[in-house]
Amino acid sequence: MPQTKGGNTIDRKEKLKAFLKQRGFKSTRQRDIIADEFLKSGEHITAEEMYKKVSRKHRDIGFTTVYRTLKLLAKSGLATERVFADNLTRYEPLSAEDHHDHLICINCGSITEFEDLKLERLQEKIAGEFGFRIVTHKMEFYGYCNVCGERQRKK
Amino acid sequence: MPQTKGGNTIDRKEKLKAFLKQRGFKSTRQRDIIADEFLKSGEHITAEEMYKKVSRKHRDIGFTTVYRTLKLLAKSGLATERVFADNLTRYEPLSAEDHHDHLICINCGSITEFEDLKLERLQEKIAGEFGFRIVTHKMEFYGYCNVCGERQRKK
DNA sequence: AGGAAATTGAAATTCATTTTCATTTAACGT
DNA sequence: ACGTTAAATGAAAATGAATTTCAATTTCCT
Repeated sequence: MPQTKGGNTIDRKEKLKAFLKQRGFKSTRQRDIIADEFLKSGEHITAEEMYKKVSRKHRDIGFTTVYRTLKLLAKSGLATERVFADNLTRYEPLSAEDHHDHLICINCGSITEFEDLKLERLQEKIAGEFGFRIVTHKMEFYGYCNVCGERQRKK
Repeated sequence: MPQTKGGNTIDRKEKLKAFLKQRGFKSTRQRDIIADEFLKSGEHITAEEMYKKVSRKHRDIGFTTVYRTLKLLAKSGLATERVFADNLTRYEPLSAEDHHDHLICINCGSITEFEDLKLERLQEKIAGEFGFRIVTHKMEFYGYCNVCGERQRKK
């Protein structure tokens, strides 16, 4: 049973339901299915990819609904929206505590996450020097992952 | 006389001409005008903004040419293309040595540059731990600048 | 000057994202 | 359960920045 960082899928689905109820929104079959697939699958997935995945089993669920549900998950705090250099919007399951950055391979497209406390502190320090208060940040490294770097050297 | 980091405007225009010639491209009136305006003006400007600025004095220069010239400047190494959270492509004059990051105010939209050697080293170190070789990186802080932060506290 | 090749600019196209709108569905009170 | 109301759905249309097309123009080289 894969235990994700932000609590298990059931916990998270409860969180979604609570969010919906609180805002007077409705809990629907489609949202359930999409949230489920997303929470258990999903690293850095686009709306298009998510739609393909969902619509395989559920032909009646349209792209728009998938798209809107991912936005909803982001608003409810269960997902983060990210845009990397390819300019596609991707979503990934999110837990409140965890805020990581990304290593993106420009050869194979793999996305690796990392977290570094020293980095966080240094960022705060730098911002502080400018009297700047950070709300969010974006930090991505683009280059060759360990696999593609090796391969490149051999050529 | 404003002296920019990457050499003066004339130097840079020579660099552009050399680039064009080397590639068998042509030096045109439009490219001259656009490069000129861009190099002396330009922090983080969009193609649209650049077009407005240029077309005020030169009604005959079209958006497409401005757009293409900015891309050309990027390819020739005189400009960097950047996309911030608003998803607009911006261009800024670039010198080879200087690679800085950005503080972006989510209230007033101001963009401040900074450079930090410690940060660079830490980035390399982190990437190294993953066997990752950085080619480029993207690092942006979003939050409140010193002006907007103050104002917010007063409210 | 002459001719090949690149450039220009208006308009059209692309493509992800977002909105519209008629229909369906969930939630709530009776 | 039933009706009402507001939200959700999904297909299609709209949006908007980025990019491409193409005929006309300009540059570069000999």
